Amino acid sequence: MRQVRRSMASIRDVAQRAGVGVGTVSRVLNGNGYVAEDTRKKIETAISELEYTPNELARNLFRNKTGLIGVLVPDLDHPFFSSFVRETEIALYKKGYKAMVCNTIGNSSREMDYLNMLDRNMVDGIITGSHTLHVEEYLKRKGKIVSLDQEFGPGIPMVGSDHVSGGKIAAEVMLKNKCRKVLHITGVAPNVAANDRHAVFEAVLSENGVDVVDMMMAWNLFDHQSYWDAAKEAIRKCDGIDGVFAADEPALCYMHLAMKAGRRVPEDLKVITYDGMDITKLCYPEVTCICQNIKFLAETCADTMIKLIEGKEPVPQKQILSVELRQGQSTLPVELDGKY
Amino acid sequence: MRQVRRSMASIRDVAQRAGVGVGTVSRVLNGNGYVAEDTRKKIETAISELEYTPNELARNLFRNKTGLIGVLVPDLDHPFFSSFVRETEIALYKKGYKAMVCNTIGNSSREMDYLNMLDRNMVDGIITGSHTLHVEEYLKRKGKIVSLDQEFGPGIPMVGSDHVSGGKIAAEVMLKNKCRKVLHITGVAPNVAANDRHAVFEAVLSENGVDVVDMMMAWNLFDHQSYWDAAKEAIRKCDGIDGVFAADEPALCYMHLAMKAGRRVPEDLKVITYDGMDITKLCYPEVTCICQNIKFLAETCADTMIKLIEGKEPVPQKQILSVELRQGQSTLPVELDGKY
DNA sequence: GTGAAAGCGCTAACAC
DNA sequence: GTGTTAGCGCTTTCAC
Repeated sequence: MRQVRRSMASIRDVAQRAGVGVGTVSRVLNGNGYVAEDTRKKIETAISELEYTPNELARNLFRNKTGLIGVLVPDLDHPFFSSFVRETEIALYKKGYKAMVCNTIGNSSREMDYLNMLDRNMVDGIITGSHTLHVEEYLKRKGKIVSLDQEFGPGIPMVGSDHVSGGKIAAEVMLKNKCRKVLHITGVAPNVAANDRHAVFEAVLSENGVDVVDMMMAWNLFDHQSYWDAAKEAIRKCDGIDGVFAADEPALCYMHLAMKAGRRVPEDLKVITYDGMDITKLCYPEVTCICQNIKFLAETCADTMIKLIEGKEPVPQKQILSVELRQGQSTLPVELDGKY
Repeated sequence: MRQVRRSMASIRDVAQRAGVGVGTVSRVLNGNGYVAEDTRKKIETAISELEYTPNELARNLFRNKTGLIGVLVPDLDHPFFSSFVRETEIALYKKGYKAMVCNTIGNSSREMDYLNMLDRNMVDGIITGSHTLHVEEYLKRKGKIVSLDQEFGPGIPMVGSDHVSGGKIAAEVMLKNKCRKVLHITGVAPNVAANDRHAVFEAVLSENGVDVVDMMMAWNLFDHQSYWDAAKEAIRKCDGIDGVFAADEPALCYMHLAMKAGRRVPEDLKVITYDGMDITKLCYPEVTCICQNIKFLAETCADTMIKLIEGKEPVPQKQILSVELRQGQSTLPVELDGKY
């Protein structure tokens, strides 16, 4: 029995043991070119005897490619983003790529650091759902970048949801539910297209004589206290609210506090949330929400990235996916007719 | 203006432009050895003129190290694991490592594929919170592996929570809440130490004359229907339940359905969940739970991995972190005395 | 069919 | 102090 196994077997060891040249070993490894049947056998034996596994690092260097995609999100503690990363990893995996994940947590030096991996050839591309850095920082990169829900400008394809429809649908549901004074919690994240829903939502309601109370919310990434703070402040400051529209978490905080204060949902208060993550189904009553198709968003981002890398097909600059209303018990059932 | 920029500048280009040797460039890059001030200046100028960035792949090959740690979890759609990955990424980042994430989603070929990255030198180590493969598959690897909440055997350090205490505390709360017939939903995941809570929980309650109804639940990773199915079945099959103990999601499903059926929490039904993710605070009423210290678990896993890699300090085979009771409004407030 | 050799971009040892 | 050189482990011409 051998005493010490010198680190790990290399292709040279295999070649030596099989009594062939490294080139031949490489050929059987990659299934390229011709190699005689019994030469192949010998090599395969040597490979299994040595428990040889090719060193991916060396391959990477040669190919100048790692098969790794960086996925930047503000925070995995946010269900939307953890779900996005999940689906992205799955979609990338199908195409033979792996996902390197980064919580940017509002920290631009982290973001920069991950972005730099592009230049250093550590990742073949970056899918970003977060940016606190200057747009130029992204635009000046030579690497492949795909953006989720944020417009960077030409050269960086973006994939997003149709938030304008989202805002419109939410407003329509509020109207059909005869709400008169609606709380609208905004400011979930900077720079994202998701914010587009806000203006339409307010416009449609205002046009129809509904009072909209606007509430800006800080987005603290380390705990979710800001959700509670916003909800508390809203409860304290305004009465007569008969409808709320906000992202999942702040909306649920508000609903929680309102119920605690004895208000009934949906009788006294209608609630519509944006995103519709799992949490909106577990709560009682189940909440009505505007849902983004996260799986499809992720797949589209992944596919777009692959196209960018392969460079065969051209990729669209902008891909907008539709959103969907899921009615729960926090509003009365309505039929949409897109009237508003 | 140049027409075509030949791929990317290499260290040789920098050396040439600065009129020095590559070794010297490498020295200023890494801050090793002596280099005269004006040589350094020239090199730095060349670097910035060429917008040179070192190719990490080449470095990796030389060092035989990528600075990447694979993190395997069953599914990022589970809040416990998305939170774990979040904290792990943050902890690893602090030590100069990045996280490659993998949803194993019960698919052993995926798991194997990621595990193989160890042998192929694509990752420096693997932290795993998931295994469907045979234990031997892990034990036979030469690479660094740290396990979350699962015992593989000697050589693979594990980090977990004190689930026995967790089960005990939950039982004590049930007793102090005077529950007489408790529903216990089990079977959240295979192979994990977390299951240790089940036996103690039942033992303590039985010893004290409390009826425990056991309910095994399937764990389907692609949707969360199994939670609802289990909850529905429990509602249908047994009445007189005045307490529930289960993981966050199934417990909340049950609570949701019970409330829908007109039962009041905590008056008619006490609920205690295991894990205590955000969702348990957003629901109304806020739920009482046994919380694992995910951040600490993640940091411990990351630190253990780093120690393994650096090979200086020995690492403990088993590290068990304590759990904590967080009382919400789904049970009556109690004081623990560890009497049971 | 197969071996030898060059080279991917970098680091480190070794001369000068 | 600095240039030269020999690898890291692999792939891929290019002869034979």
